[in-house]
Amino acid sequence: MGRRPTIIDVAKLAGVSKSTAARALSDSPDVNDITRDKVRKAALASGYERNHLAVGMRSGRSGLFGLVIPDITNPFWAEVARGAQDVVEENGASLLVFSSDWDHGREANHLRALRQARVEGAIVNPVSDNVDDFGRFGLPFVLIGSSAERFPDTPSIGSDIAQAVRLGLDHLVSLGHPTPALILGPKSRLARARFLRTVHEHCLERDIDPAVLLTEDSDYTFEGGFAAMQRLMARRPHGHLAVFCANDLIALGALLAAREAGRECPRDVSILGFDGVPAGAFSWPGLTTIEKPARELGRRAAQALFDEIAGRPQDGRTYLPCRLIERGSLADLSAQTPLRVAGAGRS
Amino acid sequence: MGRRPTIIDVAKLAGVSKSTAARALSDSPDVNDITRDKVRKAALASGYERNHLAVGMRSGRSGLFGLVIPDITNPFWAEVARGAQDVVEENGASLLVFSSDWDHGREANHLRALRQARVEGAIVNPVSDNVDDFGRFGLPFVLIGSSAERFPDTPSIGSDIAQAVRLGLDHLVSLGHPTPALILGPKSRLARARFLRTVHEHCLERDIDPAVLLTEDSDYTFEGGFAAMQRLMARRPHGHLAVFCANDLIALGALLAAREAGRECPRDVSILGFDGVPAGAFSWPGLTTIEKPARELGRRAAQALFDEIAGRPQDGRTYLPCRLIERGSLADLSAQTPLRVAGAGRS
DNA sequence: GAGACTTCCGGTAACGTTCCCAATAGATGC
DNA sequence: GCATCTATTGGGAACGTTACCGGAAGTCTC
Repeated sequence: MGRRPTIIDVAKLAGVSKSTAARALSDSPDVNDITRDKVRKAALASGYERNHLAVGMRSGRSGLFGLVIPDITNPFWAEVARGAQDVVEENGASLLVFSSDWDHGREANHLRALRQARVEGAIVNPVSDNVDDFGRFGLPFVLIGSSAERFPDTPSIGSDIAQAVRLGLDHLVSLGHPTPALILGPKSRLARARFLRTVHEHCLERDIDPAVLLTEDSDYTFEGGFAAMQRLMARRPHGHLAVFCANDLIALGALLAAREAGRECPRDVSILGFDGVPAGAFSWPGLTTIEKPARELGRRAAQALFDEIAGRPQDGRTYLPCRLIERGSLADLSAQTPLRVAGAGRS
Repeated sequence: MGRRPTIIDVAKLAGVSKSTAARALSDSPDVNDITRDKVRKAALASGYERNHLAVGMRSGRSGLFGLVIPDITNPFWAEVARGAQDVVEENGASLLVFSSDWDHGREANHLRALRQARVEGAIVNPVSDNVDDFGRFGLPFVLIGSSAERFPDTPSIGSDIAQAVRLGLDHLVSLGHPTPALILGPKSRLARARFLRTVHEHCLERDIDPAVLLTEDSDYTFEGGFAAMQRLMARRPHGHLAVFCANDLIALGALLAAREAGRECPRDVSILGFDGVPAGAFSWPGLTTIEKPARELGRRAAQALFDEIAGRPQDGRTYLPCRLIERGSLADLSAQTPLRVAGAGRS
């Protein structure tokens, strides 16, 4: 039982030198087919399995890659992880996964662990604003998520927030909600600014004064959305209230606040989310939302990383388009509005 | 920029031999404090970081651990992964995460990758019924989840389904639903048998004929729950219908089916879930459910793995208790039933 | 048939670390 | 002052693999 067989054991069993055995097992062309067969059989018979640690030491390629995300428990990041995992697996490598919990210290520790494990590259959603942490990272890496904007010099993948917001706004307009209320994320987040900028562009194009849009701040939580929606309803107690929420958790909280206030969705209230979390499919009514391509984000990040390592040309920043998922949380008021002649909405 | 500094560079910079440098950096007591300081400073100055591949090669301890779960995208498994991750991190090691997608082939590949990476141990939710795969695994490992029952000889961690079902049943009884209908999982799954067995024990203790309990089969999906609930309502068109579902997705589907049939929850229908998925908190009404301690499951599995490796005594199979989460999907009928004198339920 | 070329193989040196053994210097014991 | 002990250090070997170099055949060229 004792020791695991090494390539020397295989070589002995096959009656060749270890160089030949290594060549045979790594599909080098410089080996006779008969010999190769012999070695393969010997490897199989002895239960030999290549020691990746040794391979990594000698060749400098560990077959290991790293992923550092805020929280694997968050469904969005789980999808990202899954996408990255799949691509890494397709390339015959393995993925080291870390959760940073938005904590600088943990992030720094993870990056160090990654370096010490001699990963070939890493995908990181940076918590740190500190560009130096990454400048000194000393490894090929790809940034993922909107916070990557802070690092203009490194390849990064994110979702196209401008396109997404535009998609949501256009959809709202088509349903007769040209001036939806907004529940935004915290002022500290970059995504908020990008969201607002796109809304303003939209207003400009449609000759709408941005000031008419009711706006509430919130954090990205269910409770935050609940409270923000209550404030919104207090400011606009009558008439149909359409709300574009900065994420799905906020939207779900807003949905509950409306219901508890006796305002039924989508009859009295229209709510549009942003993210595409699974829970949105199980709410009542189902949450209409804009889905970020989370898994594809992970895949593309991993592919970009492999490209970078292989020395293939890089795109710099890539933004992936988002997709509208229609469920039941938006009312179709287009038939009643003078903006459009006719509406063909399903109820 | 070129090469990363090795311990030899550090040793040269500090003016000592590489043995001494290694000793100083690994906190060996056999080194002078002044020397240690010198080496530490040199390490810092040169930006030295220990090469874990080399450490692993020489010492046999790679600092790597493996986790093979069906799908990181599933919130339950994401929580498990997080728990395992945290414990592994606390021990200064790193975690390789794989999703098997309930596929034997992928599982086998992952196990091989784990061996080749020379992980020190692994946590696995086995897809394979094939005990041999694990007998031959040749590494310390811990099984996780209910399917681990198939492998009586290896340490495993799971949730205590019997306790959980009993908890749910007792709660239902206390609210005046002594004979709930059941929506079960597929016949092929072991968890189903365990669920049913506990229900039968419960009936026996309370002099209830198990045959009076309406029972429907389903898969573990939202759609499956939806269809099963429709069949249930067809069989019991009048009166309050209480349903104990084998998982939360089924319960969420049942909730929707009830609503679409015009039966309001919890007024006309009571639904109890099982799992504790996040989406249950956002449904309407909030889903009362039995929560599996997913993160703790992951933590305990990792701890058991470390114990096993350290040669500490192992418990064999461990079952963690589940917890009832009361939200709004259960009616309190206890005041109306002759079984109890008074009920103090909140509406 | 001599040289050049191809095909295949073996030996040896790394990769960066830790572990073991020996060596030095100073301290201690009598 | 000699032997012994302790504290500290240095020098190699080893872990399992791959890369490089050289050599032994056999094949081809003219």
